[in-house]
Amino acid sequence: MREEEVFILVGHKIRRVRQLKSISQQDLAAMLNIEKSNMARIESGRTNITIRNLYRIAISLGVPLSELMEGIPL
Amino acid sequence: MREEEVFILVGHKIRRVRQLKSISQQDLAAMLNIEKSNMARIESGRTNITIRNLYRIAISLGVPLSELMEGIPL
DNA sequence: CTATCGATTATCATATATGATAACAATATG
DNA sequence: CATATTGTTATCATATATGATAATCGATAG
Repeated sequence: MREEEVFILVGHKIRRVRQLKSISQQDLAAMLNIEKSNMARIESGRTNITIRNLYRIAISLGVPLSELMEGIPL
Repeated sequence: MREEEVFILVGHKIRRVRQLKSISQQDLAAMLNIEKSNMARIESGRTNITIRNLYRIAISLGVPLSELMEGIPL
């Protein structure tokens, strides 16, 4: 699978978890102390996100980091 | 937990899996098409690694991406 | 001893992730 | 209608991850 697809899978996973918790992009961004535009960029898979931001997102969403990468084909 | 500790946990996890498969840092680096010095940097947790390189490493080690983040405290 | 192998560290240039701002669209709601 | 909410996209400056090279170290083999 192409690497860009991984970005998209992770971004969409973040979006699903966020929506499950009924949090808006803007609120999540505020928790992370980043701009909402950055959240849109991340969720749409247009960035090769770093572990630091993945970790912050996992913390804010209350899910383990590993959960955000589940279902990504080996 | 401090974010730098996450880098170290992930780096050490990569190292453990790599050693389990009896692959040298240099050989793994070669599979990833990166320099061995970069592998040392990653495994020692001195870099805020991106999902792209995490994915490449998971592929080369033959483990799911999520496995590389297992055991990281929420 | 020398040579080799695995790994570490420092350094540099370059690519790019990030933080930030602004403009915009779609939808709901007064 | 106006206005608020939610999300998207473009753009820019800055911080930093990466790719690369070289020097170094420890251990081990010859």
